[in-house]
Amino acid sequence: MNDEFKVAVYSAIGSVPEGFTASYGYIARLAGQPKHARAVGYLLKHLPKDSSLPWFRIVNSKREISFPFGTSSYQRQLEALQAEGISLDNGKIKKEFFVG
DNA sequence: CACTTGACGTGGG
DNA sequence: CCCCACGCCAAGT
Repeated sequence: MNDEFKVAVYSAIGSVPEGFTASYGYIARLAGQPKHARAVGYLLKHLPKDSSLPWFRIVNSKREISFPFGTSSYQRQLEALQAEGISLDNGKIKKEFFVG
């Protein structure tokens, strides 16, 4: 993967408005690489510790947090989302908070 | 090289 | 809605 793509992905993630979520695939599409949803996941996983990107606003296409339920990672993301008013319904982001 | 892994997505049944 | 096979692709081993 090239820097061009990384930058586009970071930019796309930064463009997701507060109070909303977007899918990995949607970010990949915005970055001009529709088939790179997984690469988006890779980049998020390896985000620099100091990054201020809203990583928690990215969920999978089923509108679920992409961490196994019950893990601390899952919990961290859930809390970050709820902190800005995004609520889930049976593990799924309510559609009114989801774009893409 | 050739496998394997993983914060993914989609179409079909 | 659930489950599954398959497609995809960067990194790691």
